[in-house]
Parts: sequence; structure tokens; C-alpha cells
Amino acid sequence: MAQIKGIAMGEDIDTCARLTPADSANVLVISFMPSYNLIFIGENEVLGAVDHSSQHEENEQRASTQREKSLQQKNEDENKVADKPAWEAEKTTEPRNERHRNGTDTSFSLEDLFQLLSSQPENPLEGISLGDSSLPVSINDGMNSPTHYNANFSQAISHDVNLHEAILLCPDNTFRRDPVARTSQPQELFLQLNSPLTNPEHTLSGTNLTGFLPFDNQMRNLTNQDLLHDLDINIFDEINLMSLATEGGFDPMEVSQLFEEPDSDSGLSLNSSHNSTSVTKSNSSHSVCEGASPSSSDLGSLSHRDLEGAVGGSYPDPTKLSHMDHRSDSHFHGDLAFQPVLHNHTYHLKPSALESTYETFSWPGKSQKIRRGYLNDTDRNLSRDERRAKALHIPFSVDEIVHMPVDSFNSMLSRYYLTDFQVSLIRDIRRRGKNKVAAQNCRRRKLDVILNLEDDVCNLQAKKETLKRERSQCHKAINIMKQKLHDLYHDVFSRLRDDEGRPVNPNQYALQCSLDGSVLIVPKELVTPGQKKGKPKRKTKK
DNA sequence: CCGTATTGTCATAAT
DNA sequence: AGATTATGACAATAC
Repeated sequence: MAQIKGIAMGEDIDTCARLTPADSANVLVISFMPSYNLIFIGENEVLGAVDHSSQHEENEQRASTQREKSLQQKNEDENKVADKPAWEAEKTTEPRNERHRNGTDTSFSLEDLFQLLSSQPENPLEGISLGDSSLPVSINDGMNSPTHYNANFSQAISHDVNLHEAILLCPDNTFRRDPVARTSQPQELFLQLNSPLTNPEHTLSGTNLTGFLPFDNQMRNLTNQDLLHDLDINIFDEINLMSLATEGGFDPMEVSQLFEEPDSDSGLSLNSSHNSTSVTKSNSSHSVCEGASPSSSDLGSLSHRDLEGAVGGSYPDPTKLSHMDHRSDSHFHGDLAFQPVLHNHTYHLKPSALESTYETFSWPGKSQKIRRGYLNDTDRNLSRDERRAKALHIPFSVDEIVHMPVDSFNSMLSRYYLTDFQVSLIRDIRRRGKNKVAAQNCRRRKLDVILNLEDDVCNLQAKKETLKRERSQCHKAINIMKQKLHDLYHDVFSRLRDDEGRPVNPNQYALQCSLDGSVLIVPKELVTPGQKKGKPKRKTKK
């Protein structure tokens, strides 16, 4: 009986060896290289390698053809709904299994594995033949709790296993780490639903698990795979690498360096996986390094929560089916009417905590600019909310969510079955979107106010200059008048004579006009403000 | 590397 | 009362 304690993945032998826990006696190490796959088993010892360079080309060619088909089909589907708003458009009818299968960029055959193992002189799986219908394999999670499964390898080896499934088949993955959580919250398990290992009765098949699953599991499986398909492959890979890192005692940085571009801003899995200990705006005093090494429970539980929300969002609550749009009804009705899916949609996190689950995981030493490089070309141009909405399969565009009239918005929320998580995200998106617009308006207004004030300042300064010029002109006019008055005064005095015929000194006398129009010559010392007009001493002669 | 501008977001008050 | 808008403050990012 083989003791497979874990699966390590890397780009080459060295990487795999580094990923392999030193205390694992038997570690199945699978390398997904573009040109060939390396498989070795033992105590960090390379027992063999399979060169898939030729087969890989075939696989690539086949996958490429399938991708083209899939792309063509997808384009056709998109064209069909292109004219409709997202909340009215039909959901894609593309078979999810098919989509899933098309994503097999890194595939290998279990048959190769067993051929390889069988060729080893000290075959760790000695006694196991390809024809064994039921292979008892003890799969250890690398820690303390071995779990025994009976896997039907005769079926399994007849199919290629893609990367996702290969990871799913490993019990040592991020989403299934906590056996307690596994039993206490089965509805929140995400990837587990894909894995036949969770149910010993299920056979191991890499291609069409749904055929073996009970109905509700099949439905979940479809959605899970659908989700998986749309999640960035980097997210997926990173989650598992981080899982390996945290559980295998590796340095997360080392693991992250293996995958040069982790999508830390994807808004779903990765973010949620880490930010319980490293949240951008967290009040927590955890250091960045602590954030880089989240506990496995956090890693798993948050992933469950996020992903469960996403899964749940694809299914209508039977109690709400009557409120749903008939188009969405057509998508769900027949199936779920018979088999209600019992999801637990209770969320214990506050909105802020939920929000934090999308937050960016802080990769030490990696700037946002670099981290954005981890997004694919499509996602790189998306805003954070758009990526979040995409990750949670929100059936509306961010633009629609934000700009939809409130009535349409509320009716939309009631018509579609959405999980609390999705509703929370949608409301957050709407709030943020509106606030973003409000902030832009606010800033524009503030700029307008500033510009208007600057204009006012300019206008007032111009007016001030004008007034200063007017004042200057008035002063000039006054001075001219004064001068004229002064000249007239002296002209008058030069012609005045007293009773004795002597000229009147203008320094000693002043002219004073009386009310009747006569002009008097008054000594200055007698001229007081009150007397100037009252008591003329002498009338001048005209 | 530092300073500044831009932008998104949150909290809170106002509407 | 709840939704929306306005705005100050802060952080991330670009330049």
C-alpha cells in the first residue's frame, strides 16, 4: 500500500524538491512543465520522469482546438446577449463541464504515473496494477490525520487529469484543510464537492465527475467548476501553493516566487484567503510578514466563505423562485424544483469584514504595479469592483449596478436570487460607484468654486484698480478746483480796498458769503465756523 | 527619493 | 427611515 503524503507541484525538480516537506517519507511530486511532466515519488528522490514533450504537443493541439471551439461558442453566446443589459441577458448555456474540460492546459495521464511506478525496481505502489478496480490508497494530508480512500483507478487512469482536478484530488488543498470545518459546514465546502475523495463511494474520474455524483452534488459541481473556470488560474495556483507553503512549513515568499505573478487583487479567493490576518486597513497589529503567512484555518475558512457565496449565487432559493425573472427561471426551475439545494447563506461577518475579504493581500516587497501583472489581459483592465463582481458571478455590470434607478435596482435584487454575500457586494459596488461619482462631482465643484473665487479675485482686483484710478482722477479734479478757488480768492482780494483805500491783506481777512448773496470781508480771527455766515462785519462792494 | 496631483474609498453629515 | 448626496480625510498610485 502506498503512502502518498502529499502532492507537490513545481516547474522543475528543484522546485518540487523545495516544496516537498522534508519529513514526508513518500511525496508524490508532479511537475507541470510546458514541455514535459516529471513525476517522482519517494523521499525527495527522483524515481523517474515522463517526457510528455510529444504528448504535450498533442494535448496542446487538442486543447487549442477545443479552446478555439470554446471561444467561438462563447463569442456566439456573447453576441446573443450583447444587446441586453446584464440583468436581463440570458445566462450562458455553454455546458460547464465542457468549459471546464477545455481549460486543460497542463494535463497528464494517471496511466503514465502508474506505468512509471510499475517500472520502478522498488515500486512504492507495488502490487497495484492498472487493472485494479479498487485501489486502497492511504492519502495523508502531510500532518497527522491520514484519510483512507478507495479510489477506482481503473476508471481514473483512462482519463487525463487537468491541473484543477489534480489539485482537487489532493486532500491537501487549501479548501479542505480543517476536518472539523469539513464536517460542521459541509455546505460551505467548495472544491471538496468536486473531489470524489470526499466520498469513498465516488469513483475517481478526471473528466466527468458529474456523472457519478448525486443530483444536488452534480449541480454544485457544475457551478464549482464554472467558478473555477472563471477564476484566474493564477489565483487557483497561488492558493494551492500558499496552502503548500503554510502547511508544509515553507516560506510563502519562496512559494510566491515560484509563481511570479500571484493575483493578489483578484478580489476573491486570494484576497479572502489572506486578509484575515493582513488587511490593508485592518486595525490589527499584525505585521506584513504575519499577513504573508496566514493560518491554514483562516486560509481555508475564508475561502470557503467567499466561494460558498459565489456558489450560492448561482442558485435560486426555492422560496424566491416565484419572484424571479422567467429567464432565470428557465435556467433553474426544472432542476431545483425537485431537489432544493440547502445552502447556508448565513454570514457572520459584518459588512466591513466582508469587505475586507476582498482586500488586497499584501505581498511583502511587491508593489501593486507588479502585482497587477498577475492579472490576465482581460482582468487587468477591470476595476477592483468589476473583478469582484466577475469573481462572484454577479450577473450585472458594475456600470449597471451603479447607474440603475433605485426602483430597478431594488426590483432586480428581489427578482434574482442572490446570496447575502452577493447582495452585500452589489450594494457596496453601488455605494462605492455612486460615491465615486459624488467624489468626482465634489472635486469638480470644489475646483469650480476655487476657479470662481480666483475669477472673483481677479474681478475685484480689476475693480479696485478702476476705483483707484477714479479716485486719482477725483483728487486731480479737486486739486484743480482748489487751485482755481485759491486763484480766484487772491484775485478778489487783490481788488479789494479797505475804507482808507489800502489793499486788504488776505491773511488777515476772509471772504464770507451771506444768504442774500452779498459777500462780506471778515477778519479771520472773528470767523468761526458758526459765525462765518452769521455776523458779517463788512459788506464788500461789487 | 521627495513633493505633488489624482483617484478611490470611507465615515459622517446633510439633503 | 432609508437612500442619496456632499465633503473632509486618508491611502495608494502616478508623475
